[in-house]
Amino acid sequence: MSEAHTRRKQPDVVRRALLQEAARIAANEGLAAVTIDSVAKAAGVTKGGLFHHFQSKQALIDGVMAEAIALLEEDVERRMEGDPEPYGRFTRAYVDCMFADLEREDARLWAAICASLMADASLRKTWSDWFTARLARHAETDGALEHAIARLAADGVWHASLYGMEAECGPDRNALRGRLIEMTRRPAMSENTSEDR
Amino acid sequence: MSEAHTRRKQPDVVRRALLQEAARIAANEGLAAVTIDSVAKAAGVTKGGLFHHFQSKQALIDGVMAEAIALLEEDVERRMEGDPEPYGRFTRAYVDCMFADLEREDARLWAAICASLMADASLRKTWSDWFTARLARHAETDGALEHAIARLAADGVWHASLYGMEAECGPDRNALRGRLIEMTRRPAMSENTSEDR
DNA sequence: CTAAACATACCATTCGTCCGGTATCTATGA
DNA sequence: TCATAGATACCGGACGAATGGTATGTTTAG
Repeated sequence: MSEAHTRRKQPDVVRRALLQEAARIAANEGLAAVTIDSVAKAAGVTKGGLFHHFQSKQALIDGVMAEAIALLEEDVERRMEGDPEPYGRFTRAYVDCMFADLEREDARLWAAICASLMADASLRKTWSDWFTARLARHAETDGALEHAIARLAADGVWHASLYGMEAECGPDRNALRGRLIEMTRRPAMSENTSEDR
Repeated sequence: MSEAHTRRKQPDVVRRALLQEAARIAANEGLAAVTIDSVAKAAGVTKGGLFHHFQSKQALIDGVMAEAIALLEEDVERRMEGDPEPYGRFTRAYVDCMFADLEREDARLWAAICASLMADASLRKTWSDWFTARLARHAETDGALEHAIARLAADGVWHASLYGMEAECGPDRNALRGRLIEMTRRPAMSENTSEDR
């Protein structure tokens, strides 16, 4: 198996392939199937090649995590820019991202991240730190109880789809999404927080 | 280490200890730390003792899963019996269970379940089947969109606490819980829920 | 005594990591 | 322009530690 040895060298391509394959394997075959060998083979290199790009397996996992967070950050940022209403802007962007992931292919990536989060305590802190910082930054516009509920429900939808439980999302997912977005808007009149439509 | 060897034999006690320690280790040190040796040692027996009670590691995990589902089932059932209002009864019981788990010690058990769910596809189906059946049974009383949101948000809270993100639950968890329970009640007037099936 | 409830020793496999070696790329200088 | 020297990219096997599982011995309960 000396194909990759004699071919044109493409370090960044290989590196991306390693991250991608690690995520794909974790999502499809479980976290236990993510081994140095399997990831390297899937990416078309050998163990030595993998260890050239990542010092250890943990560094590889961290890399997957970092890439996933960067993608989410970018996605949230883009959606927030296109939203003229400041109130609940972050929550709307977050909810949209969660629902968008469900249909996107890179949901696989986040499934892998989630599995890793469960297994590794250090990764939990990385994620927790990112989210807490984000939340603190938008505390003034997204600090209402309805915002928390909308975000949490979006998390719930996303987790449910991870477990393969589409039914939990209720009869109509689009209606659910619309309802959550609606919850992020400022109450129309009076301080009555109970909803009406 | 021949403590368990010379002590009075208590098979059911040992069996329960094995399940409990497996769950505790998964929750505290990650799923990867759940090994035959570590679980057996934590339970005060050796591998031979463990394999006497469980044919394989998978059987042990399945046992943890079965016990957890049985406990949840019982908990939900008890809460539903004490609820006079049929509308949204299941959702209220479910939400209460999720929040109760956070303060309870056996939340550890469910953290382990969740980690296993991520890693094992066959366990995902077990859980999905249970929940889908439950949901179908109470479709008439708990089929509204608000019910789905309340359940999903409760799931989100629970997952967030798993990740060590208490902040995501908003400023006041009790207020959040009260708000979700409130969502399960029938709307005060104009029964237009825009949703029925 | 018999079977259940454990302990102990052992095996085959797998995994993460390391490392010497080889091939390719790139900068440099004449 | 072209040789060359270092740096980078990658190969492929060795090795120890750990793991799931087995086979067998030993103690306890009824």
